[in-house]
Amino acid sequence: MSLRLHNTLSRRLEPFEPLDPDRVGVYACGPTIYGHAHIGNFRTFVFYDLVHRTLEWLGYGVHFVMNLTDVDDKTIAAAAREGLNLERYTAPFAESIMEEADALGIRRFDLYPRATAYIDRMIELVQTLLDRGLAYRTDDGSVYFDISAFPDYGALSGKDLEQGRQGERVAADEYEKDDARDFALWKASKAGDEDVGAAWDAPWGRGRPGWHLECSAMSLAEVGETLDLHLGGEDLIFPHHEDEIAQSEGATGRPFVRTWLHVRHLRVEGEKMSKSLGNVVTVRELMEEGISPAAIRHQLLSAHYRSELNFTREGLEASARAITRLVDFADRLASSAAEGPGGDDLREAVERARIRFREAMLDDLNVQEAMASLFIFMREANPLVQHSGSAARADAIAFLESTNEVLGLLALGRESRVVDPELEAWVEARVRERDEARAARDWERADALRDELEARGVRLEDGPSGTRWTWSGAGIAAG
RNA sequence: GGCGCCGUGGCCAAGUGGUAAGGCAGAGGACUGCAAAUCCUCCAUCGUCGGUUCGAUUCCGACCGGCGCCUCCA
Repeated sequence: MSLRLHNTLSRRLEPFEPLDPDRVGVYACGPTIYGHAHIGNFRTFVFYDLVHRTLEWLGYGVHFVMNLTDVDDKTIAAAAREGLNLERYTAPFAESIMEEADALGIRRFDLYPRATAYIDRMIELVQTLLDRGLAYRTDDGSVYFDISAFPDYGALSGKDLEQGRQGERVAADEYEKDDARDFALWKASKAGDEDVGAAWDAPWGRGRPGWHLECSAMSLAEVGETLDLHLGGEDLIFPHHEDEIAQSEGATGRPFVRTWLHVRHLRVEGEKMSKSLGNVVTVRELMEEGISPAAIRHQLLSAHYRSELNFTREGLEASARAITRLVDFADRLASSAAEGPGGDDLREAVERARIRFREAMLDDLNVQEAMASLFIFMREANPLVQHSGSAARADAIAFLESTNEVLGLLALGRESRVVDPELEAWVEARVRERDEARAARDWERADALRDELEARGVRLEDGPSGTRWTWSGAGIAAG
């Protein structure tokens, strides 16, 4: 069984067959770095991460590129407002996004090209399109793509060309586009552009690239003429990706993308997230509140990527507890020293879970089903841990680590538990004190110590081999 | 108006033409000095109304409700 993915272009599940399994070319539309990324952006990035991890987990060699858009209307306007040039204005946001991505366990991609570093390639691309008669210049020095010269336009989004046709050529107005749907490849310089350093010389005049052009140029330069996968948020299907197809295929004459994957937007507490509703949530804020990155990641993975996801506080708590259970289980496996005869049962449970987990991931990245297999496994395995041998437990641990390669939740959950050594030493001392009290059957003293520890967020477990302690998973805080 | 998506237990969320995974929460029980953790049991007939079918939550239709895109929002 091989990986099947839902291709936006065909609107169906297709077997994934990369051109070169040793170098799967992936291009993901990254953020425009004009402000702090919000939780919706990160749903998308976590999805990119999931694709990246899954491909590698399946043994493919992957070349994964995510761009950063640093020149467009929004970055220019914001930079102008701050009186900074583009570079100075955007750099901190790129940094902050990378920090948050790291915190959420998003593994680094191979390359993060910025649009402004590819202006030459963009100019070449525009020239090619002009030479091929697919684009035209206007008197102000702008260049537009001529939709009427690209018959396939609309295939990705399912738009009916004629339906949306909004205006015939207005011959009298030479500054206007020929057709309302033609889009800018190159925008002639305006005064504000120059101020922030967003203007470059081109054969047809000084200006700056159109937004859609950036992705075509960067993917062409860094991945190739034909991408195995192109990823993005659902809002980009039209017109952004439609325009990318037109430009790229117009210029190269080759298929641009084999498989398109689009992530659905999320909602916050049941509502669309928007500035006007004032419900824009950023990862930075959540983390400042002490919410564990593992819980955030878990929630961002809690719905299939093609379904709407409702991001809620209540959901974060549920996620935090689920993570606690996972990490506890892994701890228990690792710390057990039992050498019982129950290893075969554990091995069988591992095998069932492995198969189910893999099948789920192969089925269009069905993370929910995959996680279900993981939790079913934990339920089956928990009673077996104390009756198994170390070899069987090692097998179980290997399975958990393998799921972590894909989901990234176990490692992140463990990270959330790291605390400062001093506090840890204090806890250890209290636990020992309590053990002594318990040995002396001084329950009052033991319970008082437990209460004190619990107040600090420490959870105790008295087991046959002594007392384990962990940071409480009751709250959503990292501890 | 055009194109498209969704409506599954208290919350979140998979899934299937033959009476519905998983997480969180809840109830009862086992274990425990008491707890915690863990395990066991219980808790839904899948928006409404029709149709197809031996049988539909799953296919078709209508309706109700929610949502997305239609030029730059992941």
